[in-house]
Amino acid sequence: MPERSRRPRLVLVDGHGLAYRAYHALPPTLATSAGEPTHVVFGFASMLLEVLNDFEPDYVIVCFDTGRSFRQQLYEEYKAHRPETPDDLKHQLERIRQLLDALGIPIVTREGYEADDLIGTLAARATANGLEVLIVTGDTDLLQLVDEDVRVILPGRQRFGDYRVYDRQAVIERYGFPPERLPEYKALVGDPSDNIPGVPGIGEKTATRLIQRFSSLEEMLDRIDEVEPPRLREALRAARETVLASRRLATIVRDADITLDLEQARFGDFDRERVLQLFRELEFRSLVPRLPQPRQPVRKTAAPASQRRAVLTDADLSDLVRDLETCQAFALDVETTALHPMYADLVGIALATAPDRSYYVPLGHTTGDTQLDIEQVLQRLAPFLRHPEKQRYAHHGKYDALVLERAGFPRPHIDFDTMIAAYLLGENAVGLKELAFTKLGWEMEEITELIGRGKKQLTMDRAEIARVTQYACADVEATYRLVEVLRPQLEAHNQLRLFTEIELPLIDVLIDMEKAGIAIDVPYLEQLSIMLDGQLHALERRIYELAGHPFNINSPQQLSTLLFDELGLPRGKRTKTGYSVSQEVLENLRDTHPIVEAILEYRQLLKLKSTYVDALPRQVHPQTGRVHTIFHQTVAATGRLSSSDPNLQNIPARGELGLAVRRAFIADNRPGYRIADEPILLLSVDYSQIELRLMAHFSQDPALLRAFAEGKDIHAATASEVFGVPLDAVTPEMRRIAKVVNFGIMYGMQAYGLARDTGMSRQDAQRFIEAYFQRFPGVARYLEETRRRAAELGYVETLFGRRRYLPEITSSNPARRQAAERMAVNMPLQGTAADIMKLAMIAVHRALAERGLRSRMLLQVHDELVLEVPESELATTTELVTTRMSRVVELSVPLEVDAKAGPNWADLEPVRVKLSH
DNA sequence: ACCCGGACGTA
DNA sequence: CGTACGTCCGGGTT
Repeated sequence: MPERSRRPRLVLVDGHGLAYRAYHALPPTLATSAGEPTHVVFGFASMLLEVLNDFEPDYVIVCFDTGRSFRQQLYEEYKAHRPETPDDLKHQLERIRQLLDALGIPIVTREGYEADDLIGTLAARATANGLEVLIVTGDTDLLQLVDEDVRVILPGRQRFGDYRVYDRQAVIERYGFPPERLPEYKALVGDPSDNIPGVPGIGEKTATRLIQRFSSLEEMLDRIDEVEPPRLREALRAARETVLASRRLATIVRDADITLDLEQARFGDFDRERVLQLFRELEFRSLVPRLPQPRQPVRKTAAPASQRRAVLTDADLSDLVRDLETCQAFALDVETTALHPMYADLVGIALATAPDRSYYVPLGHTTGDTQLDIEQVLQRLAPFLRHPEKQRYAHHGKYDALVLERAGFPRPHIDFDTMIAAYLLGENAVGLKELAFTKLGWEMEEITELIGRGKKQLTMDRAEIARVTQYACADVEATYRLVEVLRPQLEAHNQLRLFTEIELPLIDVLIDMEKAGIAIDVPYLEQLSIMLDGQLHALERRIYELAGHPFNINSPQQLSTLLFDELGLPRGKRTKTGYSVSQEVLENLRDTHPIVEAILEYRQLLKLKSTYVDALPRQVHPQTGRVHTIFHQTVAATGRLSSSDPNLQNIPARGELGLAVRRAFIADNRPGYRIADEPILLLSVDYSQIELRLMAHFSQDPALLRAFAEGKDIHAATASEVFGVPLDAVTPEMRRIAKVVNFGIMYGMQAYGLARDTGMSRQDAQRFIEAYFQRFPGVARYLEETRRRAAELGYVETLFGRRRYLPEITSSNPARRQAAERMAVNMPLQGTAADIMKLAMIAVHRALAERGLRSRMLLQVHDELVLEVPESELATTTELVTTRMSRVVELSVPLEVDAKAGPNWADLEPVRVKLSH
């Protein structure tokens, strides 16, 4: 659309104002992987880029404050109580200056003036020269500058990146009076942050009323007898001089001693590469597409001058094979039709035999070009996929390997996975495109540029081969290069063993588990669904009856209106959007109205039904007849696995109904599906108290070590210690409390939480925790030492060197610092348990294969392994799994495991095995 | 068609 | 105001 001719436009940015606002408005969670805080720079940059894009200014200037301004000379107390700029903000202000420099935007400061005054002056000069002015700030004081030619842009209240533009009308709507009267308003109300006193008894409402009533402050003071109510008159009279002085302080200067240099302020051809370099250092990949387009279009490219070929003929294929024969390492990647590897069809294979030499082998494109026969490709490529003298690189190789295997290829062995490497290094974003940007400086084509998005998104097989070749080749080239960058970083972090002895070998184990899937009893779940339907309908009718009318029980909003407005029940906690109707709140309202009980039951039932009973049957794979979860290796901050599509790590385990759902997971005895021609059982083996045992090991606390060495019931033993009674005098109630404490300690729980969970008073809870630490002084020391180390290093680590970075561990905000401390205390325990389980899985996998057993692992639920086992192998497999699990590492305490077996996941009986310790 | 908060399932 | 996850739903926005 052709741009209508318009007046030249100047954007003036209040540098400090915007940065301060970002500092306070944004959660200080954003940091680079190295721990450099960046949330202020990010907020500043995203707002600036947004404005540059939306308003396409011809000129841009940023103003900053200098030390003291004339206001301090006028009034000693001005901004007197403002604390020193915190260090993390100072550092980010420097980063902002670097950004502005790279963008070619001049910074204006002047001794004796605040940024406000410089902006006021520049705005006045600019409008006098016929320019249109936009002021970007985080400070509402600037709104007084709004007039016919000047608008002010403030960050949104909800999202910082959004903004609101104030013209004259918008100011009047917000305040009830025009912009030029804002200094009077501020003089009346006062401003604690500037230490401007204001008039006692005058708040926002009264000030607005007075300003509307009188045309100026002078008039107000002249006709002070008309001020209502009378008691205000006295206050106003007494504050007369202060108010007039305050107005002077609050009025922005428009004739400071500076000139407007428009030539210097012209915005346009900045050094894009410098900005990108800075964004890379700050890990701001999401801002890259929002950089204003320079005059000449940028070529989105990966490696400079690389050779990329589509493999379409026998001759092409022979060239590729020749290359594969001579190279020592190659990167591989597959293009497919879906994100779930069990549902993805192979569309093509990309291979890079060198960082600047890549091939794309199309196999399943529906578009016109010739494609080679898959059988032929398979024959020629197969020898390289597991070749012991070749190194195979991939980004998320688990996915590629499973897709290739399902397509008939030998499963490739992955020798380096860039996604896992980046995860171990603590990168915030482990996607290939993100890494290519932050580690290599490559701007890569997004998948949506190739196949579009939303409703009109193509599947990969419908995209043009030539374009997919460019896209896929860029990916493998990036992968190849990333290996060269990431490997030395893993070495520098001492994480090469963690990588090659735990994470990489685990890939094959997880592929086997994902591929195996687990059987569920679909007819049983369908029956259960019908039964729950009846119960839900009955509950629904009862709830509507008690409410007096139908409403949406699932809507927290509607429920809140009903409970608190219509039924008048006592309100509890607040949420951002209203009053909480959480389980916790409702539990407390149980006795006030019968509807509460019914709602709680309804919620639980619906959740179970929709998430499990109804959803699971839909996820049975049409070919295998089982459900296949995806195990994610690079998601959890502690090193645990996670599971999705469906999540099989949160199948209900408690309550009658929970167990009913769990009962649907069955040992697969269907003919044609069973793994052996005999009855099949599920075997579940889990670690007993592994995290508490690790606590004993790490802390070397004598009492805790002794309790585990003697094989005691740990919660009862804890109760006996802390309550000071013999073991056989511990009551169930004492044990229950000790159990809450044992878990709470590992999560950094405080008295408040203990009191809430046990029902004891805050004081009792406090005393109890103190007693605990007195009885287990090693634990107290260990927790303290962990926090100290975390603060010193900026990260914590597991027994095997897995790290978690905690940039907020030194935050000056106590709540945020304490949150980081709780993570610091928990991660080494949870993470080491995860490491141990992963090692055990690798050992079990290997042992089952070596012994030629048909038993196989199906699920991992953090401290539990679920296997399917032919009945005749039960004793052998149980013995094998339990010994591998308990002996995978040598700790100061024994690692005990429990084994149970049965026809389904709910009805399991202990399996007795002889364990030779 | 997407994103978010609130709620709730697991270890 | 104890840790770590994923999924459902409603309700807001594109």
